[in-house]
Amino acid sequence: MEQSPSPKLQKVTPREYSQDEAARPSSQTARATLALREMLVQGLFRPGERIREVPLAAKLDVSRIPLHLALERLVHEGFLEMHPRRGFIVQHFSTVDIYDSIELRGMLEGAAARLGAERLRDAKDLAPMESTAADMLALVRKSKLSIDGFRRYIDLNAEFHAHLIALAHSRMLQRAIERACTLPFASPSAFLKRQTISPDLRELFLISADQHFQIIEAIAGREGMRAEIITREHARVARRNLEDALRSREVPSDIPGAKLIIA
Amino acid sequence: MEQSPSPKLQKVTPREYSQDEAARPSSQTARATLALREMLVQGLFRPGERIREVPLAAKLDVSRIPLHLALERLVHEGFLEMHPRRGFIVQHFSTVDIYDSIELRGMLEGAAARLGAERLRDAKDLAPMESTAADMLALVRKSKLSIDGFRRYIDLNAEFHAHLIALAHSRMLQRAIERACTLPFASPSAFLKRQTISPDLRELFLISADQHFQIIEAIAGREGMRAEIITREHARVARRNLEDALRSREVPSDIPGAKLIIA
DNA sequence: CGTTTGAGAAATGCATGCATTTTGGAGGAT
DNA sequence: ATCCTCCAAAATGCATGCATTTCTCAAACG
Repeated sequence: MEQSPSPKLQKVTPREYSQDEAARPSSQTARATLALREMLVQGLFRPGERIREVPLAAKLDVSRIPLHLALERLVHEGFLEMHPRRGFIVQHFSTVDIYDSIELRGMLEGAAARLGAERLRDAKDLAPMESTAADMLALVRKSKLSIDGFRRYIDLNAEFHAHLIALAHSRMLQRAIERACTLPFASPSAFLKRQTISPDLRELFLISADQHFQIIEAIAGREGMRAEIITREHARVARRNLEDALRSREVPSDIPGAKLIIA
Repeated sequence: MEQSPSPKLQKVTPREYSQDEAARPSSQTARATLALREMLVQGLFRPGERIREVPLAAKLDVSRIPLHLALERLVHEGFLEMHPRRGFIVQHFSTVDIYDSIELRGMLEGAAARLGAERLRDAKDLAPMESTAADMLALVRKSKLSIDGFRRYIDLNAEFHAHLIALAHSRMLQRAIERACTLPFASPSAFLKRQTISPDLRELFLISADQHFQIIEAIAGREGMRAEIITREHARVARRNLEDALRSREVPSDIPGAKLIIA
């Protein structure tokens, strides 16, 4: 049955997604959050722009309460800024901010790698990570990556990083890393969806895949410092990737959140 | 004028606070957030307990909307966990979690110190930090700290750390540090309010005050690595402080959020 | 011509009530 | 005694409407 005050039917349109729990919007708030995040990444809001809730609620076809909840969540993700009685402002980012975000992620994941080496109990705990790394290397060694191959690469990459973080056995560090990766250009999967696959980019993929194995080897050998250093350097691949994209003046659609970047 | 649906008058009771913007609750949501955070730190909720919104809203004398907003904020601060259609659960923490939190803050503040050394433009930017450090040292060298002296020490300590973070000139790192310090036992001011001031504790205060000067000196000399290492070690003072408190089986009221600690 | 003021318009904060979902336990079956 | 079934009670999600605050801009003032 429909809620009596609701004028519209079947607002929640369940879509077929892979397995992401958040991807299947079970509530108006989740729907609004997903839609808004996508709009922000796509650059449909100008940095510094004030968001008016009533028209936006009408546009997204949700009420103001779930919209407000979604906006607050996006504040915590770093997309927006909240001013107590003045509404929400779209954040802007500089290239330095992006570089710092990547460096920050490198630091945190590096710490996770070191902790992983220090706290490793059984060498067999590395098996799934090694399997993932092997799959990635095989994928990269193939001639040309198809669209599906690209998607699979991104999934495997996320999987590898999730394994790495889990090895640290630290809830607090895991939380910090998740928080640091909420912005689209800070995540390990950022700058991976570039369509222009230059030879340089292909080299970067190979280097990245090799680093995965070096990280595993260092953790297996309890070489905490080595694991940390390689992992930090591993994050730098994202930076080189971005620099390459900026140098070749790529279309902004290939750079996540490009429209939010100022100067 | 009062809102017509509201049955009670003058809900917002403005109190005299120092200067904290959030300390002067300008909205029901802010009021609820402050009250709930205090209740959580005081241990009025059991870890793992489910929070029912309706009775709690009645108890806090706010409506369910601002209460729900406050609960979501406390989720982001790390006090609570949200389950989509099942409400909020009070988080629990282990001593390892606390140690990891302190270590994490040390890492991030250490990075801020290194960046501060790398990005320092004018040596005069260190002047306010040096002044704060001098005030703290003078305070610690005095015979016995009064209650007001204690409060002042805590304020100065927060000031020093704020200066340090600002020197990094990194919005992203600043955000990460703020997020990492939201839990009461992770902040630089944690474990400072202990009433039992043992000789060991006094030594820790002196060591801490000295470290402040070493950090400043390292940044002034552009010794990024040294600044980072000392700052990491500086965070360890909080750990030693906590270990001392646990060893002497102090009353839980002196340990922030002690009631949320399990095992 | 730039600044201030004030009134109307619009936006946010939130109190309330209804629909849906979850929960907890009584009753029955195994 | 344990497990399943099902129903009532309670809890969450949110749509709506009102009060207060903020914003806008035009007219008056300096």
